[in-house]
Amino acid sequence: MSVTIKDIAKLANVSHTTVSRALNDSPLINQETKERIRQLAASLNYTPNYNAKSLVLDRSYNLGLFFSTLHTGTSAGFLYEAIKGVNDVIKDQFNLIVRGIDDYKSFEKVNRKSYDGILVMSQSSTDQSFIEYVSEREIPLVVLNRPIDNVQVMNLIPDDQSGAFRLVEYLIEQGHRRIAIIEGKENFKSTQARRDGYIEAMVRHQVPLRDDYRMHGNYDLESGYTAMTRLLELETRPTAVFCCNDDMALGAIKAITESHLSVPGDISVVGFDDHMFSGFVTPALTTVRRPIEDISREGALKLLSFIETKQMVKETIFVRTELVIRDSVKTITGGLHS
Amino acid sequence: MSVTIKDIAKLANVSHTTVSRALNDSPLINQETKERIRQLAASLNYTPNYNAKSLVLDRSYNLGLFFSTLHTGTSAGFLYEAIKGVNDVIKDQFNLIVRGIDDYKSFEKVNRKSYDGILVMSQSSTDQSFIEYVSEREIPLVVLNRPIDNVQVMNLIPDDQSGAFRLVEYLIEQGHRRIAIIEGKENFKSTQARRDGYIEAMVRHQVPLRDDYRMHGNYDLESGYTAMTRLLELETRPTAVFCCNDDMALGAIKAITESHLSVPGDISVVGFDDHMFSGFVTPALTTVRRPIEDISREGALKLLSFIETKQMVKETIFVRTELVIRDSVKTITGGLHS
DNA sequence: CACATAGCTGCACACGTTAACAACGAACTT
DNA sequence: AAGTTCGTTGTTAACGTGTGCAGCTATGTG
Repeated sequence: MSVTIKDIAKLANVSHTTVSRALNDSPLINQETKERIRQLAASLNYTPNYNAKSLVLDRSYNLGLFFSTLHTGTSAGFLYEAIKGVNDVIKDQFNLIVRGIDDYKSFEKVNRKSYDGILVMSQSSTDQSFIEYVSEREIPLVVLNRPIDNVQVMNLIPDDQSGAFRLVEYLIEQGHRRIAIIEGKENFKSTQARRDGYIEAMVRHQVPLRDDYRMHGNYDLESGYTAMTRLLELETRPTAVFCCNDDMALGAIKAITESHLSVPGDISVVGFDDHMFSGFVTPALTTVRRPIEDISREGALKLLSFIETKQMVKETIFVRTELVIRDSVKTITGGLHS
Repeated sequence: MSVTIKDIAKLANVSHTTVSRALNDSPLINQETKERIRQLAASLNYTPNYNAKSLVLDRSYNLGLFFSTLHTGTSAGFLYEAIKGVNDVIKDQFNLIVRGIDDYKSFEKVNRKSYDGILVMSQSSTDQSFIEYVSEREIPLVVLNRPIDNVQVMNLIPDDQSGAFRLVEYLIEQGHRRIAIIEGKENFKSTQARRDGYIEAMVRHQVPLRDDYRMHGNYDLESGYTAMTRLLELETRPTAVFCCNDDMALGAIKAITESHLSVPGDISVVGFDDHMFSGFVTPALTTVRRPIEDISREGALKLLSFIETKQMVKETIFVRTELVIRDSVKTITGGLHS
């Protein structure tokens, strides 16, 4: 069927061992025979059987990039940046296998022999068992985006809390004091970190927290819309709303403009994530950039070094988030406070 | 190191063949021994070595999903929908390897032994050589999104032209006659198909085509912005602009509002693709839904059937695009024409 | 001249799995 | 009782590649 090193060996009147060595540039082989065999291989369109290689070398050439889910809750931009970051780093040295953890009934296919290393882009605590599974089997592992408890891993996460803190502080600096929050999906760590940043900023600047200014969302566009609708029904409306991601911010803006109010004229809105489109909506959205692509790239580099050195470093690294100021926040003049 | 069927065989006092058969549910094996061996395997945390399986069974369990590039020109939504569509279909039966064709210096790693089948999400004619390469090696292949010449393949493509036709016809029905177009990246087939649909609609309805209403873009947000800026400088501005994708439509809207004009009050804008966010911008964007997820899902199903039946069907299937009417087009009353 | 050495090549086995074929006892047939 | 069949298990080779060890030849060394 397809041509093997044995076929080449016959034609070149050498043993298959010699062919194998020649193609792998072994110093044992004479330069001329090496060259001769290589040309023969090229002319026969030989490609090695990687399954056989994998079997004997105990390397799969596969890298896994696993998301908590690919069905819902993973935004397009998130997936895109993650894949891009990893893809940029691994060249054509590895195959990149992209799957959702929830696609697997059993993890049988996930093992040392099938993966040289694994990146988990963790979005939810539901994938804890997967992370433990991989960790137990001593597959080189890097967990991105979500802090992991209990199990020691290399952990790269965005500093959501300080990002949210800076964002809300910025609102306060612009004179806002009635600041509402629309939160993300409940069991996501990111939800908690962003809420904590919000609370931290409010407390630090002695701005009162109000229960009716705290809304639940689930990171979907629609949930931002409905939460905002409820906020608009309040007697004393907030002057600014911190939406825990940009998608919900868009939903909120939609709700506000449908009520014949304007952003930021009547109500200021800020988001989180800095989606690609966020600079191009009207008004351009003030938000926090979450460096998913950076995290993925760094994570991939770490993983490659684990694989190469056969040694795992296990630490938690926070990657700085960044305030992106655009046009969706109004500066309130004549405030009473400092 | 890791446990193999031979280890299990020793412990169970049978030959490794029996173990292999038991785990593969061969009818040759006695029910009781089968059960006994399975429990033993489970208790030892046995997972098969897929490299060895692949070698002897001549199946890799790998499916490839290749994009023209992952670096630029591929939108996040596009990547997302494509992966989602394929991922939904293949369950945990296969690994899904996602790469950009331009990531490879040589295609050595792409061969029959490493891939049971390949989906190419083709966005540019630059990947023609890749498609030919795969086709020559008789790897089960499905090409999505872009029509392929010269080489016979299974080809699933959105009917961009009829979508653009319907969209522009809709503009004309709303009373528009000064309709500009901002085109996509030049060597992309989609650019041509959408332009053809535009021209077809204009001609069919006897609306004059004007050279100064034809702008070049490259599918990026920025290019929509700059192209629109130029359109606004014209003496007789268009009343409607057909942007060849939603990203450019956003850029165009940005340019319009910055000139203190309104959409759709002063100028109507339509896009193409129906990105997830397009319904949530202000005004909500009238556009054409390109069923990338459907195409991917269908393509994956076709591919699986090729693999199963070991028989390739080669035909071109157009997948219907769909007009999505929202709020970015103004109805012009008192037009002179029918 | 015997012997060590360097440079190159081949033999034989290993990796973990599947499968064609043989083998064996029990039950059934004639 | 001998032959046949069935159900179950084992023997052995195969998939394509890499590698430890042995072997060969030519060259250099004492």
